[in-house]
Amino acid sequence: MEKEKKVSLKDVASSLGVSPALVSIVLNGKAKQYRIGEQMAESVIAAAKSMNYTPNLVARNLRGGTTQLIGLIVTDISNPFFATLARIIENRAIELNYTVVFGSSDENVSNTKKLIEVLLNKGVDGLIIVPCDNAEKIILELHESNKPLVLVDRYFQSLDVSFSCLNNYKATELATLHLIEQGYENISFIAYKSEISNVIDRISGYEDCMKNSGLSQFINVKRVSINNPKPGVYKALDNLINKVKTKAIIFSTNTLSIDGLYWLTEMNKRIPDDVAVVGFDENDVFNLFYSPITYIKQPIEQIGIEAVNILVDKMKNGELAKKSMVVLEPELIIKTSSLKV
Amino acid sequence: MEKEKKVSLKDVASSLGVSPALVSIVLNGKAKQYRIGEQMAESVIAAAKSMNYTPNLVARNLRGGTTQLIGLIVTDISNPFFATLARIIENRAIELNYTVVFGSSDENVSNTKKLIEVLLNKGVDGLIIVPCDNAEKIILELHESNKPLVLVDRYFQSLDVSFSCLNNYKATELATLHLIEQGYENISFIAYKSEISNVIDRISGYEDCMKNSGLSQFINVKRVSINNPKPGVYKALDNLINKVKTKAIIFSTNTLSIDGLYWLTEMNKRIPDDVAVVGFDENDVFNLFYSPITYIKQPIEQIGIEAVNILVDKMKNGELAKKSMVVLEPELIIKTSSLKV
DNA sequence: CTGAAAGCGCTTACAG
DNA sequence: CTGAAAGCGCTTACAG
Repeated sequence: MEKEKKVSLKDVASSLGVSPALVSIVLNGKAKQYRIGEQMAESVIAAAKSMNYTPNLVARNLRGGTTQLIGLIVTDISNPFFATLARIIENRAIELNYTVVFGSSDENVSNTKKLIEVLLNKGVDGLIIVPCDNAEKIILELHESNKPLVLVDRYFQSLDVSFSCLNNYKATELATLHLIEQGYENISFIAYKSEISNVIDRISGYEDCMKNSGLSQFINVKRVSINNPKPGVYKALDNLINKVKTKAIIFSTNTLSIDGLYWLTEMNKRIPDDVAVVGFDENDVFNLFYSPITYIKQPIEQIGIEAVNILVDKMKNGELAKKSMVVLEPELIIKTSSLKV
Repeated sequence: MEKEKKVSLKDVASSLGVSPALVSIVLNGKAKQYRIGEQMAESVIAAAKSMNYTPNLVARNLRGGTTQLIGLIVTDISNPFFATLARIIENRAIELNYTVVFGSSDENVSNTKKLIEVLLNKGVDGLIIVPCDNAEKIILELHESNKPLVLVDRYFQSLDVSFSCLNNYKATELATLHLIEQGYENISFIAYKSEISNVIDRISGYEDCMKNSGLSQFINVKRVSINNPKPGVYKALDNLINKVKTKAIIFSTNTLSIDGLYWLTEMNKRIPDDVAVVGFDENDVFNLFYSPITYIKQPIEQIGIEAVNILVDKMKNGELAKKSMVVLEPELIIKTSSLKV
């Protein structure tokens, strides 16, 4: 069985007795521009169709420098949040005639750097990146190389790089306010040990809201490792609940929320009786928990779509200089886990 | 700010005053084969390194026909099972110097077909596909075009196409046997309306086990739409539990399990008191449910790694004819949801 | 209106 | 041992 041979431009050309250039021009819709006869144009199109011709993108890329490939770097494609984001980006990319190449950085700068190199080497036309802590330098370098680039989920204030993300400050402010309205005062917060924008903004949202509500003395932020948060969450909860006697906890990511629910379940702490809980990101676990979990919902679909839109704009129009900042609003979905008993 | 210009082979060559061919040969480790002087070889390598040369993969591909790109088609990258599988495939691919391009078919043949075309057009060296129902024809076509190809999670008995998947028959047999050992007799089964291998094998595993245990009269398989299973699951459970008075249910996929738990929760059915449950695939929901759910665990890591291994073998050694069949064993993780009360 | 040629960056068979 | 040339498939500036 032979390797299927693709028909090339040349094949189409020779079948018609014309030059490959002519065929290329017609097929790229530049017949008028080059003042090609209408009859000729039609017969070229007909021949290409009947021979089932599709252009070799590799050759086209070598010539013109475009692959219609978008590189996507998330921190972990197996994390449901990023899996969903990837799906949305994929859908939007396909609509716009692009294909997505992806990689997971595991919140690690040197992995991110390697992935960027690999993806650039594959000739991606642009990149969508969830940057990790300390990636500022390599993101800046990439940006300065003038490769179309959009950050998602997180951004760098100091860089002129476009991004699409949640209003993280608003998100935790909403959650904190809700708990305060329910009558909770001793409200604690669990976050990653990271200086990346969304972590910082989420913490600020909580802290400012506590201050503004006259609850400064109860501010308590536990920071846990981003790479292996579970032990940190366990230790933090043991301290918060058994020592500090906190009455409510806000988990600032989906992973932290799930890890927290494991500890609370294992320790037989009742929600919301022993402690009220607010989680982050939609999740079946939240809905199916014996006391359904109140959570902060991200407009993840819009976040993903906007990222692709901005990127494609840059790739097509070369408006690399323009910094687009899309900040989308959170929603608080209230269930029983955060109600006052 | 200018577009960063990559250093090319030619740049390295002219900096040394030698021909590009020489540089290419040395950098590809063929110095000895071409009897290039050792000193020369060393200086070429040093120059390439100091100039930060990386080969242009697009050009290399046009020349040699390889992109080091693996195409992955799953049914839905946002489904946690496939997200995890994708991550494993990604990791293994990177280890072997490949990058993954992906797409989601939504269990739809014509989407699958389009994706195959798109990915082939991007010049992928090989494809890993989760085939959907009725995809037999297009998979055969692809196989006959001699493109390296491996199916995962599902396969076609009738085709000579390699695959890596779970022993699905054994999986549900294990689950059924466990429930029978617990003393359950009226055991029902929920599956997709699909003729794809894993659905068929899972149903057979259950049915045969019931027959062999003298419980033929209780065999009851409910089939629900694969595209939008939730309404079907709701209807099936209403019938099974409220009419047929089934005492135990096996859900044959992760999605079906979750949808089922939603109905059981909404209807206030107690597990395992009102009905015992066995789910499919590891999941936080199962562990955090008030009565932790017994489930069938797939060796998903091995399934993914083997798929990449087989594919890379085909791509490198061109052993396209050989049909590799990797069938991996399931494990039953027993929790309280399936115990006899 | 249309064809021949150059060139994107690489590799390999060929000639010395 | 080493260089010059051809060619992968395409597109565009150039010459008629």
